Amino acid sequence: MSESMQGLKRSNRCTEITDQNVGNIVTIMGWVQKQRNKGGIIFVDVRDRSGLVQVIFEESECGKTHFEKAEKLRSEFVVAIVGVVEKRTGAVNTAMKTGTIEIRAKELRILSEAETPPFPIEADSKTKEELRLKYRYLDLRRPDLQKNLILRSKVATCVRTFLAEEGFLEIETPMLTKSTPEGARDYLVPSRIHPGNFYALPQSPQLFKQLLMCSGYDRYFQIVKCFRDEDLRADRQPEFTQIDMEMSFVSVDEVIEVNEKLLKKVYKDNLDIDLAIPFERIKWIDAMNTYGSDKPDTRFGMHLVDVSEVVSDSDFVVFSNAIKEGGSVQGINVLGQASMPRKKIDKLVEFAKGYGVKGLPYLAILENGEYKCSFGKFFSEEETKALVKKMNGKPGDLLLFAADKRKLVWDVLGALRCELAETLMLYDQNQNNFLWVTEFPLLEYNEEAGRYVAMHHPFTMPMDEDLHLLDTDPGKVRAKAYDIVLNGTELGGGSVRIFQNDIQEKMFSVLGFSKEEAYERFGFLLDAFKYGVPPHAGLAYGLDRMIMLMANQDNIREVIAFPKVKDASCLMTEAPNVVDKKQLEELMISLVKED
RNA sequence: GGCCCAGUGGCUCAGUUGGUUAGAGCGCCGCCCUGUCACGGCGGAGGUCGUCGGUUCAAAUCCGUCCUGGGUCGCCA
Repeated sequence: MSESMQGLKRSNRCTEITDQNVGNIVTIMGWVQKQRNKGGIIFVDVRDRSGLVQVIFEESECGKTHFEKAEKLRSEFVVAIVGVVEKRTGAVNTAMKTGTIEIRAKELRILSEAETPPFPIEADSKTKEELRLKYRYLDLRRPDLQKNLILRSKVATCVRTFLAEEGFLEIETPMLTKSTPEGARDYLVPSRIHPGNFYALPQSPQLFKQLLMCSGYDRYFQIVKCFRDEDLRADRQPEFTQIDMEMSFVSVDEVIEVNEKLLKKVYKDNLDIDLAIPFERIKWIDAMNTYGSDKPDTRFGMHLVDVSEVVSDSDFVVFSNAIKEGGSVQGINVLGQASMPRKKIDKLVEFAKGYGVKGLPYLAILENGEYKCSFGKFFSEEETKALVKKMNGKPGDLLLFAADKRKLVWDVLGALRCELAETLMLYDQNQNNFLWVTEFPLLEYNEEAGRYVAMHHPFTMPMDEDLHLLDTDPGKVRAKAYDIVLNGTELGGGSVRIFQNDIQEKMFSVLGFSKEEAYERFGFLLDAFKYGVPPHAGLAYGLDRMIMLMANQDNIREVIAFPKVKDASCLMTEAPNVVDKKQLEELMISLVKED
C-alpha cells in the first residue's frame, strides 16, 4: 500500500527543525530509521539527508486510522508526517541534533513500504564492502556516505566560485576524442560510422586545454571525468574526476600562487581549517634523497641517509657490489626501536622484498651500547662505528639499510618509512602538510622500451638552464613541472608547457617519434602553435583524492557515489557486460574466440 | 600477471586437537507494553559453514582447485 502525497508539501528537512519551531505545524518527509512501539504510544525516528528527528504518535492526537498506520511502520518505509513541534519535557536526547524537540504527529502517510534491507542503514557500517556496493543505493543512504558526497558537492561549488572570481572560464572538452598512446591505456569507443576506427575517452583534457589557450581563453578550468584503463588501487579508479586548469602568460610561481589561494579557501570554507600559505617547496632531487619519494610525507622525519661512501669498501658484498654496479646504500634510523622483535623485523624484510630488494640489512644499537647486526660478521668495529655515526645512531635505535640501484633504494626506504610511521604512529593525524615538489626530471629512461619517456607528458617545458642538455644528456634535463602533495599523497600536478614548435619537435625526437609520427598523433596541436600561441601553464587535481583526504577516508570509493571494484567492474549494474550480437555487427566488430 | 588477507543464518562474528544436534549479539516474524531513543518482556523462524574435488570411520576445521571481495608490487605520460 502506498499513499499519495497530494496536498502535502515538505516544510523542513528533519534537522532543520529546532527550538525556534516549537508550536509550528511542520510537514516532514523521509525514511523510517526506527519505530519503537510502547503500546499506547509510538516513537518513530525519521531520516532524511540532513539527519534524524523523533516523531511521537498517540491515538488521542492523531486518531485511530493514523495510529494504526504508525503501528505498521517498519525500517526504510518512506513517510510523510504532519505534526506539531514540541519541546521535549524531560527526555532530552543529547546525542541527537534534534534531541531537544520532537514532532507530535497529526497525520501519517505511508508513501512507500520497504523490504528489510540486506544490511543496516547506519553510520560506521561494518558490512562487507562487496555487499554495500551491490546495494549501493542503500549504502548511499548511510550518513557517512551522505556526509562525504555533500562535502564533495560543497567543495566543487567552492572551487567553481573561487576560480570564477579569479577570472577562469569553465569550458567543456570532448569525451569522444583521439587516442594518445603515450601513457596509460585508453578506453576505446568504436565508431559506427567509421568502422574499424575508435574514439578514446580522455585520460585528461590536456591537449584541448592547451588549444583553448591558443584560442585566447587565457584562464580555463573544468571539473571533469577522466578515464584510464589501468589496474585499480585504494586511491585509483578507472574513471575519476579532475579539477583541471590552464593559464596563459604565467610562470610557475603564478600557477602555484593561485592554487595556494584556492586550497586555502577550500579548507577554510569547508573544514574551517586555516592553511598557512605559501606552502613549502622541495626540489624533486631533494625529495628523493631525503624521503625516497616524489610525494613525501613530511609530517615525520626518519630521513634517508646515503651511507655509500662509508660502506663502499666493506667486505659485505651486498653493500660493496651495489655501489660497484652504480647503485647506492642508504639507511633510515628508526628511533628507539632497537628492541623490535625479530618477527616484526622479518615482516619489514618481507615488505621490502615486495619492492624488489633482496633483503633488508639491519643494525640495532642496544641500550647497553652493544650492536645486534645482520651483517656484523662482515664489519669491523671501526666500520660499524663509522656507519652508526653517519646514521646518527644512538643507543636504542634501529638502523635499516637498502643496497641496490638508486631508484629501488629510494622506493624501498621511502615506502618503509611511511609504513613504519603508520604502525608506530609517528605523526599527528590532524596535521595537513601541503608541499610543492618542483623541478622534476623531464624524462626517465624506460628499459623495456629502450628509450626515454616523458615523466609528466611530452608537452612539459624543460628548464631554461637545462635546454642545452636535451641533445647530449636528456636524462639530466629538469622540467618546469610541479606536484602538489598532501601528507604523502599526490593531490595534483602540472607544468609549464612547451609553446615553441622547435622545442616541441626536439622533445618528440628525444622520445623517439619521427616528425611524421608526431604529426600523426599531435599534428593539430603543432599546427595550432603556428598561429600564435601564448606561453601557458596549468595544473590538475584529483578531486576524488582531495575529498578522500578532507573526509579522512583511506579509500577513494568512500567519496564516489558509484565506484567500481578492483577488477574495474560495477557490482550493482554488473558492467561491463556482453552486448547483443547485432550491436557488434553494426560496429563491424568480431570477437576473437579463445580456445 | 605476482604476493598477502578474508569468505560460517539477513548483518557482524565465535567455533578448541578433525568427533554426536554448528553457537552468540543484532536484525526479522508473532503477541504484550503510554515516554522510548542500543526501548523492554514472552515466544518463534532462519545455516548445502564461498565452489568443486581429495584425505579420513568422521571435515566448518587438514590438503588441492576454482570463485568472490580487499590490500599491494608491476602498471598508472
